[in-house]
Formats: sequence, C-alpha cells, structure tokens
Amino acid sequence: MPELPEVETVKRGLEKLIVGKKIASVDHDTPKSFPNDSAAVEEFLLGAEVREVKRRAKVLLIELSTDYTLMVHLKMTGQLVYVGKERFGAGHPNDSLVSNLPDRSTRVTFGFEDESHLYFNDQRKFGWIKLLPNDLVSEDPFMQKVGPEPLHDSFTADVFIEQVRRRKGTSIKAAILDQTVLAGIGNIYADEGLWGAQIHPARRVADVSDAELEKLHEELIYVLNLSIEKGGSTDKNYVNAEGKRGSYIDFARVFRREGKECPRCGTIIEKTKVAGRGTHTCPTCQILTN
DNA sequence: CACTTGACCTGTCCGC
DNA sequence: TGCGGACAGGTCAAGT
Repeated sequence: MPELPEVETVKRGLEKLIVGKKIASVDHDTPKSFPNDSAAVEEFLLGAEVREVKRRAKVLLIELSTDYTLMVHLKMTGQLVYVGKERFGAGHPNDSLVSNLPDRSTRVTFGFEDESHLYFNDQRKFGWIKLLPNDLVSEDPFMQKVGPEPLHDSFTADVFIEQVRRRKGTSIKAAILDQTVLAGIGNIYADEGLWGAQIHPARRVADVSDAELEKLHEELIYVLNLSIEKGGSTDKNYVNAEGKRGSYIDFARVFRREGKECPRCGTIIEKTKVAGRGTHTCPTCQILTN
C-alpha cells in the first residue's frame, strides 16, 4: 500500500490507540512476516509497554519500554489495524473490515492486556516486522542508506537538486522513486508531483533544469502534505490504524485517471510504463523531448 | 560502477 | 463461466 502519507497516517493513528498499552501475546504465521526467534519475543516483547510510535521513510518504528523497537514495513499491501476490546457493533461503517479480523490476510496478531488487538494484515506477504534493540535500528541497511525526509525543514530545494543530480543517467521518475535520493515517494506521488511540475517522467535527469527541479521539489511537498490531510490514498488495500480508507485518490490529478481529462488543460490522460512502473501523464502538459 | 530487470506473493480484472 | 496473462501503492538481488 503505502507511501509516506499513508504510513504517516497509520503512525498518527497508532499514537492515539496503542501508546501506553502493554503487550500480552503475539501470534504470527511465517518467519517471513516476523523473523525474530521466539526467545527474543518472550524476553523483549511480552510484557513490554508501547512508549512511542515514529516514522522514518515508509518504515514505522514502535518503541517499547524494553528499549526494543518493532520495525514495520507494510510494502504493497500491508495494514496495521487496531481493534478495541469492544468490537464495533453491526452497522458501524468499519464493521466489515474490523469485526472480521483476524482474516486470511492476517500475518501477525498482537494482543494487549486490555483485550484489544493490533493486526498486521498483508495479502501479498511482502511486508515484515522486526524486533530490534533501539540502538540497532539505525544500523539497519535500509535506515543507513535512506535519503532525507521530504517534509523536514532541512529538505530545501538545494538539497533536493543535489540529491537528484546523483542520478543523472536515469529518468526523473526513477530518480525520485529511489529511496536514497529522498524518502517516502512511491508511484502515486511521483506521478502526481511530476504532473504538478509539468515534467515528463521519462526525461533524463541531466535534461531537467534546476528551475524545473525547484518546481518539482515544491510540488512533491505539496502533494505529500495534501495527502496527509486527506488521510492518504486508498486505491485498493490501504486502510489506517482504525481500518478506515484515505481520500487523496479523489483529489489525484493523473494517478489512475487514464482516459479522463487533465484538470489543467482538458487533454486525455495517458497511461504508459516508465522506470518499470505504470505511469500517468498529460501528453500536453508533460512533454518528453525538450 | 550505474542502471534496469526480475523476483518476491496473492488477488483481481480483462480479453479470448 | 473458465483460463491465461497482465498488473497492483515497494524493495532487493541479480543481470547487463
């Protein structure tokens, strides 16, 4: 599912729902979903209290009173859904999802002392959860190489341009999808930001001007913030920590809008493939040759 | 080296 | 209706 805004939305939900709760049980299916050995789980997870929930890039960090952290990556179809002791009654808008958990996609179930639960659901099984000592989180290979947080004040246009220029041999879309260039952009916000800046996704980085990159920097920050405000994008699987969908997709200008009109010029939006990913563009606003 | 392509999985949708 | 193939919001390993 998720890119930065979706993970941020889950993080904010979990902050309200699970901080202060004590973990009483954990069940999981395969080592791939939750690879820690059972001894570590017994010692550092059971009985631990949730202290804080953080996000870095698309990774959730759930810090525990044992000075261990649960690192969670949702990849394409992962969900973290909290269900209180009092399950929603019939007729509640979230009833179909929440009251049926755990279901076939549930890979890990955390039980809290107050009889509430946190379910890690992941249809495609790409996601994972790791239990690590706090001080080893930053040693994780992904955390070592991941680029700057785009919504941090220090992420200026100059920083963005310098980072993107490291990838001058590839397309601008591949460059901004590269998590070492900047953190958190995925296929939705890459297409949305490039449309906003009127840059064709397949253009070589070397052929994109600094002025255009400055505009792209502004547009990426704009779409990320707008999406967080809308609770993220639900295209298919994504739901927040309460099992609710996000609404950014209703505000998307190009993503999944092939065959519809460009909101800027009215031209019909096209779908192609760039950087190995489905890519949405306005053929009038975003010109390939320059 | 830098960059691109496949693989990881399951489910759904579309064309025959 | 059934079946095969393409495709899906991410990231890594292997290939060129």
